[in-house]
Amino acid sequence: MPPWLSRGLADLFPASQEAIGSIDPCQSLGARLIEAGRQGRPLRIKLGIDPTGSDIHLGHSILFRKLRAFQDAGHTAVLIIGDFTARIGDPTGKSATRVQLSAAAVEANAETYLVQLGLGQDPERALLDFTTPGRLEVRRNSEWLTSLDLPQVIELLGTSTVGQMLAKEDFANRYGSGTAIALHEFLYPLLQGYDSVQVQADVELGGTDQKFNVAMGRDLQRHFGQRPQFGLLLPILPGLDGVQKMSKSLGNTVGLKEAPLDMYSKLEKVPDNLVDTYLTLLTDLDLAALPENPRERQKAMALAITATRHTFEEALNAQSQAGMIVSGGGVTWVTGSTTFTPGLASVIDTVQSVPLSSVEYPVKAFFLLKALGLCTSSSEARRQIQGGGVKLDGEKLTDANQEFLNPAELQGKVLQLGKKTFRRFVGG
RNA sequence: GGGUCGGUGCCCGAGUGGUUAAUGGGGGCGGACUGUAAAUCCGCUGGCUCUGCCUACGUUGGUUCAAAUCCAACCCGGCCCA
Repeated sequence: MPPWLSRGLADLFPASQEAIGSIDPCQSLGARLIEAGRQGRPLRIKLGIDPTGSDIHLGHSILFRKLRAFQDAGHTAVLIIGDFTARIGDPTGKSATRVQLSAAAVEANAETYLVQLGLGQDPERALLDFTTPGRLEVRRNSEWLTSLDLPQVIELLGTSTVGQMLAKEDFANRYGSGTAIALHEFLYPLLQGYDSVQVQADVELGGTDQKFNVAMGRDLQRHFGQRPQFGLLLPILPGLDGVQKMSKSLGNTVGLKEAPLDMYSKLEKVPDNLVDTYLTLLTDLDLAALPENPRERQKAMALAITATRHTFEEALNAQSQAGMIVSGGGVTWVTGSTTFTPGLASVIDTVQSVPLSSVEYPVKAFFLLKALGLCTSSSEARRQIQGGGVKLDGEKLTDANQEFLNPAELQGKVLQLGKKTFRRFVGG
């Protein structure tokens, strides 16, 4: 199995001992790859996404990276937008029934997902290759799920049993702990599996928590007379806290479109025991070639990952600036645009910019934090300032009611919240 | 449908008539410290352009000078029985 395929794999099935060397394309993924090559037919690699949020983060990106690797090897990525199933809500990993989303909200999310994945961008910089012909198929599962009639639904339901459903860990836990399971939630794995039938997937990618659903796809493909897909599972990326999975609702994410400095600052604080995991799953670097020293290795990781989403120069700048920040009191924010040295001016580019015109003047300090979205409420913003966590150009703000009378007072300055969040004010 | 128990702030969980956004824990955020982090210590942890004003203990109504706490109906959930 080639390295691009095996890197970071958590699970591959079927892959029994005897199947490893098997030449049966139903038992061995390697054999199916060879078969595909011989027939000149690209494999169809399915990856389903639930457009339930609006931001893609590094945790999602490990699946897309693997999908991209398949694309680069000449196969077809079949990206399924679960616009229909998102409205049921995937019960996986949930301890309660998920709220159902409106069709309009789902569609809006789907659009932003595609853009974040690289729609309309140069494949060199994008996560997925949207441009090379035959490498990508984007499908929405409403395409076939909306028109299912009751007899078809009953047929689907008939392929599985309550016992099988309760074998799924999430359902078992909820059932065992007396948490409600709505009947329609049982439909979710069946519908996801039916997607595999519709797109005739050879391989389905997913996180390890998707094993049940991917296996369901195999069952259904068999039921409908197709060759079952392979399940290729990747680890769930632990979040910045090092404990729980990376998830927006837990606030331990790094978003794909975050500014270099934010991204780097977050990544270099990842717990030591996670550094190699991040390197394996989010970069192509050879781990053996990296420094042994934990701090150096951590910085190399943060640099490399930042460089996958930005240019290498931007990542380097972020690194040097992050160094200045943590190295203590002498934070060398440059005050006022006229005193920039050429080197520092480029460094400051790594901070996310916000237009001065986004607020009305005069503006009080706490309101500014809220208006910029750095704090979720004005009360929280007050607390942050009172707690000494807010700096402007390296100078601690002490009065939440401090007023800024006009944009000129803020022009070019950098607002800092805590150690990881920065915003630079720009004109216009 | 019947019986029964229960619904408190991000989560868990105290609180059974009375100054108070409501004990405690977890988590989170900020500060100090450190190789960043972790550990430890300290602070914060409903909202509001906030010297004050608003919402809050499933919902609605009621009793009372006063309710998360009492009453009623309703909604939702667990378990047992059908």
